[in-house]
This record gives sequence, C-alpha cells and structure tokens, in this order.
Amino acid sequence: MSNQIGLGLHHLKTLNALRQTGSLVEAARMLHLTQSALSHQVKELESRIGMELFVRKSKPLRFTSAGLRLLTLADDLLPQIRLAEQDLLRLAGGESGRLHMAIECHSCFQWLMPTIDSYREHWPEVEMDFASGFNFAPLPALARAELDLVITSDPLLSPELVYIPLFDYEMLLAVSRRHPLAQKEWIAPTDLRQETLITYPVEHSRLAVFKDFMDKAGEEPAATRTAEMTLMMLQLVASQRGVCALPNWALAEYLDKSHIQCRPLGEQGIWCTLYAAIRAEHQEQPYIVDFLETAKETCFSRLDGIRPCKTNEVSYSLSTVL
Amino acid sequence: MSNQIGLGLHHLKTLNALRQTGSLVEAARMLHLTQSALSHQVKELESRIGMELFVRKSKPLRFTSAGLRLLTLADDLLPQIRLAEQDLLRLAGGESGRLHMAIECHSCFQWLMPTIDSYREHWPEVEMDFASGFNFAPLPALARAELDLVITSDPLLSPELVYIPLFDYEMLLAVSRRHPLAQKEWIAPTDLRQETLITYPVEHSRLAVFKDFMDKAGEEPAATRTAEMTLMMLQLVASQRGVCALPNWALAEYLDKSHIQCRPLGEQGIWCTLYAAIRAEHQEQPYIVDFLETAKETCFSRLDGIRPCKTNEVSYSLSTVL
DNA sequence: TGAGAATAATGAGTTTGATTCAATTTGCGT
DNA sequence: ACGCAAATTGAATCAAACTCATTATTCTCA
Repeated sequence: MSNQIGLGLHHLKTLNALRQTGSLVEAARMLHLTQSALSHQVKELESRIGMELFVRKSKPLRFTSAGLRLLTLADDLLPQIRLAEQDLLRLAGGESGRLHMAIECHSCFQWLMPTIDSYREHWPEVEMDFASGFNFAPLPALARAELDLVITSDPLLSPELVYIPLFDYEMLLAVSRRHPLAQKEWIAPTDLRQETLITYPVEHSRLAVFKDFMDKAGEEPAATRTAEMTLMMLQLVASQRGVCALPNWALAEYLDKSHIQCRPLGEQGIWCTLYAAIRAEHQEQPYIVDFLETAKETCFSRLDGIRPCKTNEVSYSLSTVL
Repeated sequence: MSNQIGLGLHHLKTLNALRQTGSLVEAARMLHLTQSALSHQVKELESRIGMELFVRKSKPLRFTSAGLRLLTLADDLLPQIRLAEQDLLRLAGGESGRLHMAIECHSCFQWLMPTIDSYREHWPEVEMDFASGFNFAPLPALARAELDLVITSDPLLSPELVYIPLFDYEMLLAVSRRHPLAQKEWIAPTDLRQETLITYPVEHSRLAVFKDFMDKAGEEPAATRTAEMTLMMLQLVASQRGVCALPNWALAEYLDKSHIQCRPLGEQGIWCTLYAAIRAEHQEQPYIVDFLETAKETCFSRLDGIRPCKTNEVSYSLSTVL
C-alpha cells in the first residue's frame, strides 16, 4: 500500500532518453535495451500512474502533463545522482591517475574541450595531457602505455586495447553552395571523378570516404589535397577549390553561416562510429570510466546529428570471434 | 561499463531508514523487509562502491564519509520523488475527495496537526473535517461512511474496515517524581492496588492498562477518575492526585519540564500499535493513501520513542483467518 | 489508396537481482 | 565463559525486468 507508484530510476532514465531521441527504438538503443523492454516498462508505469505519459502518434513525440512532470523530476534527480556517484568513485578509488590522450581528428576538439572542462572539476587530481596531429600513430602508443586514451573512428584491433563507442555519425560531403553537386540529393562515387578531394593528411585507407565509398566502387577523385584543420578545409570548399567529407556534427555549425552545403555519400549515407580507445586494464578504472561517461554526455547534449550506437564495446577477443 | 555503481532508490531508502533507526533490524522492519535483505543489499552496494558505508560496531551506528554522501543524496532525492508522486496521483485520480476524521485520543493532535498542514498543501481540494471526543463511537460511524478515517489503537474488526498501522509505541505509567513508585525500575500490577488511576473517559476494556495489564493479573486500582485531556491528566499526576498510563511519545515532551517521571508497565513493557482505520473501498484512493503516508512521515520525524510496526495491515478477513 | 518500411505493442519465455529462510557468526553484557 | 540479540552468510525462491519472436499500427511514397 505504501509507495503507490513505485517509481524507479530506470523510469526516469527512460523518459529522459525518450525525450532526447523522440522514439522508442532510438531511446532503447541509447540505453542499451530492446525496444520491447521500453514498451513494457512504459506501459507498466502508465498503468500504475493511471494515465498516459506521452502521445504515441505524432512524430516528435509529445509528452502529457504527467510525462512532463516526470521529466522535470528526471532533470532534477539524474544530475544529482551523477554527482554523487562521481564523489563516491573519487572517495573510493584513488583520486588521481594519468590521462594522456590523443585525438586523430581535430574536429573532436569541439566536444573534447567542454568535456575536459567539466571533467576536471570532479577529478582535479587527474593529470591530463594531450597530443594531436597526424604525424604519429597514437594507437600503438596507447598499447605501449605512452598514452591512456585515444579518440578514433578507425579501430586497430589489438589484444591490449578496448574500444568504447561514443556515438554514431554520418559522413557528409561538403560542397560549395554554387557547386553543381549541391543540386543532387545524394552523392555517387562517380560524382567525385572530376573533383578535388580535400582530406586530413593520413593514409587513404583510414578515411571513410575512400574505404567505404570510393574504393568500394573502384573510383578515384581527380585529385586530392590535404589540410590539417576543419576550418581550413571548409575555407577551401567555400572557395571552390575542392570538396571534402566531414562528420555531420562537425559541419553542423558552419552550415548556416557559410556558403557550404552538404550531401550524403551514397543513397544510404555512410555512418561511422567514434570510439574511445583505452587499454583493457583501464576498463574499470573509475577515473577513466567517468571520463567516458562525461564525454558521452557532453556529446549528446552539444552535438547535432549524432546517434547512440548499437554496439557497446569492441575489444580484440570479441571482434576476432565474430 | 556505464553506470559503474548502479545506485537505486531502494539503496537510498535503506540508508535513510538505517539512519533513523540505528540498526538493521529496525530499519528492516520500517521498510517491511527482512534484516537479511538489508544486510545483503548494503553489502552488495558496498562492494560496488569499493568501501564501507557505515561502521558496524558502535551502537548508534556511525556512517563513513561515503555513507554520509549518500545520505545527503537521499535527503535531496527522496522528498523530490515524494512530491512528484503526489503530483502524479493528483493529476491522475481526481483531485478532490472527502476526508472526515476522528481521533479517539486527544494526544494525537500533537502529530495530527502538522500532518494535516503539510497534507493540505498538496491536496487543497480535499474536504477535511474532524470530530473528537469520547461520547460517540467513531468506528461504527466509519463503517457507516459518516467518517472516512479514524485514528485508534483499539481495532474493532469489521468486514468493511481496514486498519493501517501507523507506528508502535509503549504505554508508560506517569507518576510524580516524589511518588514511591518512581523508585521502581518497572511497575507491577500489584503496585497499583492502592493507587488512583486516571484515564480517558472510555470503557476500561478499551484501555491497554486494563486490558493488557491489570485485567491479566486480576488486579484493580484503588480508584479511578477520568480526564479528557493529556495535559489535565499530567497536572493531576504532578499534584499527586493519582497516576496515569499514557503513550511514551505523548509524554516525551513533558518529562524534563514537569515533575513527572514514567516507568514501564511490567518487565517487558506494554507495546501498542496505533492504527488508521479506513473503509476497505478507500484502500487504493490516492488521496487517502497519501494522507497515511504523510502521517507516518510526520510521526517518525516528530515523535520520540515510537517504533515502526511489524505488521502491514489488519483487515477483517485477514485477522479472522489467523 | 495500397504496398512496403519503420515503429510500436504484445505474449511467452528467460534472466537477473532482490528477497527470504535457515544456519552460523559476531559482539556485548552479565 | 555464557547467553542473547544483532549481523552475516549461503542456498533457495520469487518477481520484476528484459529478450525474442510475432503481430499490429503508423508513416511514406508511388
């Protein structure tokens, strides 16, 4: 008779995910559950409350007043719980540690900076450092324990490394607004035959445009040139010096301002996953785990166009079995 | 890997109960769980956090910093959840209703007033009223639906009534500090042979001092006289006009101030349960359920000496089976 | 408007975590 | 050292929450 409703934290998390994603399927993916689970869960909760939590029909998913009430509750509670858990982890498992990281793509600074900022508040003792640039291979360095974390979308499987997926994103081709390709709905590999493709200065085999798009069709762009920074690439694109493939979330903020448009690669689009690579021994380390958690939160709250990823973790043993 | 700790609301509730009661046994009783359950629960949580939550030895149960951190979390979250659930209940199941109540013992005003105050904030539409006094029988009136809630420690089983236990309390004998009985550790039935016993003006068979103490031993006090109010009784006791049996929680606030002392009745003491009687059909009514919830909260936070009760609910069918 | 794809609901079966029960250990007062 | 109450422990049980497989609904685009 007590606790009529029996609200649980998972309910709040579900509602929250539901709001962020706008659909059961996506929310389920974000929570690493099945869509069925959520359906049951919500239904059960609704029956206990005695009214619906959201209107099912209608695409961007509208919440009822009851749903909204629970969402405000979630907004109050979840962050507090997050903080408390962080405090506990710090209290328990050594406050300090080393977190030397490297990113493979400069765009990542966009979310890495805020991530680090909020992380540092909670782990002031963790010694942080980064390296970036295309002139050295970070993953081997990670395996050798010269680094502790590498952000990459191009996993290099190795027994001592584990890849934690952060989010899925789409590779888009950025073209000038006046460029003929801007007219097309989506880009075919042959469309790039006469284009100059601007890329980061790394081997083509590690770039999704090549690996998953051009190479598959046996096509090549007319020319390639490299640039180290996203902004510079976009300047070149805007000046009609070429086209380039970039993550949708990195592009998002430039789309209105600049004279740039973007188009999917292929009819389905090319979707990639961004991973955080860490050494397997670090998998349970509170200060590492919390960094990853913070990173995901930051990304999902600041980046447009990204999606929660299906898989939960990629390690050597796991994926070599597949 | 996500959500390292997996904190749940039941953890917070447990910690909270542990603080209030000071022991696993009592906390378990308060939560209507076994003590074993709590032991497992706490142990599991501690193992996930990686440190102890409280020091086991040491009687008034000391919390570690981790434990304290979680308690502050509990203090933040639990009330918010409570509020949200109230809001939902109101949203869902009609905001209004009738709540006419009666108390059998004037002392209950002590906790009933604050209960009503905080209740009214959340259920402004509920129409409240009370009756009190010894000149009419409230339980039959409740069965006849003239009342909706009766506070009593003396259940009168009837098929349409249900008794929700609020808390357990001890009946104590109040005596003047200069009274000879003040010297005794505890009071025996024979001790009252030459005393004047002051009681509320109801049948003796409904008073625990008689039913569970004197009658059992076949004893009688030298005389009895009645008074309607606790305060008046205590004045009489202080003036050596007699002794009286009152609930420990009702006595608590007068002990220091006045020249009154109190002693257990019998070696084990006499423990009673205070119930809220409602009509069975009202068992699920949100506005009733919430009133009971509010009452319990108020009692446990304001009354000294009371204990959570073992049983969860007493109804006609249930107890006639026993 | 009707076929196909995506999303949601449903039912049965399974898993997992929380709880109980029974037995044992620990701590404390005499 | 003994005895009692409280706490721990392990095995067994139970129920909530989840998955899988299927069906129903809704959306969208020809």
